[in-house]
Amino acid sequence: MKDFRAPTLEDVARAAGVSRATVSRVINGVRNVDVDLQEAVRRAVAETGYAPNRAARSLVTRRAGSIALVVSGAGDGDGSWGFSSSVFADPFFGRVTAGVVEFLRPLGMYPLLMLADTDEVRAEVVAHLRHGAADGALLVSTHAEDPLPEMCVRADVPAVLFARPATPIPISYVDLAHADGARLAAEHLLARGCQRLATITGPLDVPASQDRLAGFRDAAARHGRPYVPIVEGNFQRDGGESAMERLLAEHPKVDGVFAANDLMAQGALHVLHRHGRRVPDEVAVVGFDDGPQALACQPPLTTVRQPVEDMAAEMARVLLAHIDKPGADPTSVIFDPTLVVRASA
Amino acid sequence: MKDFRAPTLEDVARAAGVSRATVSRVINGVRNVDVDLQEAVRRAVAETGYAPNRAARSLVTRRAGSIALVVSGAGDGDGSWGFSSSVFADPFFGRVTAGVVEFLRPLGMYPLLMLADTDEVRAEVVAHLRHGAADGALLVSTHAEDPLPEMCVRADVPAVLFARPATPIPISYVDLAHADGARLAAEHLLARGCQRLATITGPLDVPASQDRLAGFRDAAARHGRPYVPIVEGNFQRDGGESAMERLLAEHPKVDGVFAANDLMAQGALHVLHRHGRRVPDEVAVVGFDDGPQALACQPPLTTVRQPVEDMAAEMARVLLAHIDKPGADPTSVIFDPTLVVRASA
DNA sequence: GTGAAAGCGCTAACAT
DNA sequence: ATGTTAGCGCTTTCAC
Repeated sequence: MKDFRAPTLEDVARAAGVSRATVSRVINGVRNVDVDLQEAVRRAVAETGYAPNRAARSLVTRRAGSIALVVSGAGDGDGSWGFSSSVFADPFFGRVTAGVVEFLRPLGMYPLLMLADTDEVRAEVVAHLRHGAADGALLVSTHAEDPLPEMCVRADVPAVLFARPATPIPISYVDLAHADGARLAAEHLLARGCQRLATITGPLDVPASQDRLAGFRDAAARHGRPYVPIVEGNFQRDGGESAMERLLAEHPKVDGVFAANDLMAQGALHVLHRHGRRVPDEVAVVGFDDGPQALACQPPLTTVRQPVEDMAAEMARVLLAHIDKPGADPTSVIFDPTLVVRASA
Repeated sequence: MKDFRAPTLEDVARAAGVSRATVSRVINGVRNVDVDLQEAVRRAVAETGYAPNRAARSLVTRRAGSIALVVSGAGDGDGSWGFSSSVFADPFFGRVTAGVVEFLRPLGMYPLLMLADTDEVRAEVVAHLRHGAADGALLVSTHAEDPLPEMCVRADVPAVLFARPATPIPISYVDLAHADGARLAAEHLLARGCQRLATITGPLDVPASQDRLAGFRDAAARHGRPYVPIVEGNFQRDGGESAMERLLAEHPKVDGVFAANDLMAQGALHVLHRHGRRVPDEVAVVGFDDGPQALACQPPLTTVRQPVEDMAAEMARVLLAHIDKPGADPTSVIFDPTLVVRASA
């Protein structure tokens, strides 16, 4: 049992022969402290093994010193573990988490994980946030019309979104140049000689889906293809499968497919395989995201890479800046996608 | 700007016409308080919109009021986002997270997410824990010889493991009756008429892998099959693929395969498909876990269900109990697996 | 540049 | 059963 009281500022002060105030100044990096004393304090800190008491600090600074990573979306209402399991098992969310955790680590911070899957829970989450459970929130929505961002704005809770909100609100976000990514995909397909392009889109109420579709169409049009068949998917594997089935039925001669994410591309690949179409020879397929599944595809998926981890880290950076400077205006940071060529196209 | 100071105990006390102490008692559910006063206090709390200040409470109780969910394992050392992304994208870890988050939610708690992928970071994590970043930790290891559990024990940090540690140490854990699960798989395969069984195991330095293998062999032996070919896998899809290739090469007449997790089963299914073996008619396949991939398999995977979310929730329950009663002895809780029959066997 | 002292909001003795 | 009071460890004016 280590019932030995942890060293406090007072202990360090005594060991260094100065006052609490001076130790506090040194620890918090306030200038106006004699260099010799700084050194003495540092030594005393090392000797005593002092570590600041977060609660005491929070009490006076009125800051929790931590941030929340909250996933917001609509549960599928099946009452079981369905939604939460699938969202946390989503590789996309896993990459966001990884980016946040690794960015925070050097700062000695750890994110609080929150799940807001119903309106009731969302209200609770915002209340907890307002009452200081964390100093701000990183918001990842699974659906287009998520009310949480707006709730945060209204509650004056610092927040940063992953992806531009469907409805404009004054909030910071980090996003990808989706249209550019889709252009990359189209140009690659065209460059390898595909004549009949088609695309499986994401849910069209999501801005990212719209942008990817627009970019793809735009690039196709520039290359003399004014018409591109589209089928709307759901960003899930099964949606990719049914979309590909429809595409094959309605446009049997398609030879180049752009799926708006890797999961749907994987589903499309399955279907193509079942139909005996050789990939990439008969039909070339390009995905989007470059998540872990891209390598699990058969053949390995050519895809548009979205630097999710870096984007997540940037979200955290922006959030910390906002917490640091409460008045500041919302910012947006847009990342550039890159094409990762593998075997499927 | 809401610069209005949040209501404090003092405010509530004044509104209710009692003292701070009484309000505190009511809020913390201490008996010995007159029922009428309790009611008055509750009304005052509602009126004022009071919410306890966590920092102030932590300062005096010396409790953070939160717990950590830490993933520990060895990074793959490629210096990039590799390890953290893949571990957080692992559906298994996603299910654990979901179970923990949902269990904690009604308690108004949110887990702190930590990643400990090197010895240096593990030391930091334990230090933070010891200094009160959280009151205890839920440990999920990705490898057999993870030093973190022992470090927690030594640092006197309350902790609960997912899965029995490879080396016995005095720590609580939650686990599955792996052998029973493997028996379920073997018996199902046998019952459907399979004559030549084989198994793809997990890494054999992991207790769970050993137990599943033992259970499978045991059940086979009971049914007159003293010899079962085994190939060691790595719990990843690619490991399942190469294992299946070897099995097919060395035991071409195999007609019933038990893969020690769903990911490897998925890989095995791929290989079987490539070799033109019909599943389940020519070769039946049973997996383990019943994770989200089980349904993504072709055909849908018959598998042994591990109630990961419930197990994770139980971990949290046990941890909170330990935090509540610091002296208590370690506990273990073992869950029972069930067989989920789908199309692959 | 440095120290003394006043709290931050809460819980838990201790009185009553 | 309820109120009074003494801190918990820290930051931050305010004097010097």
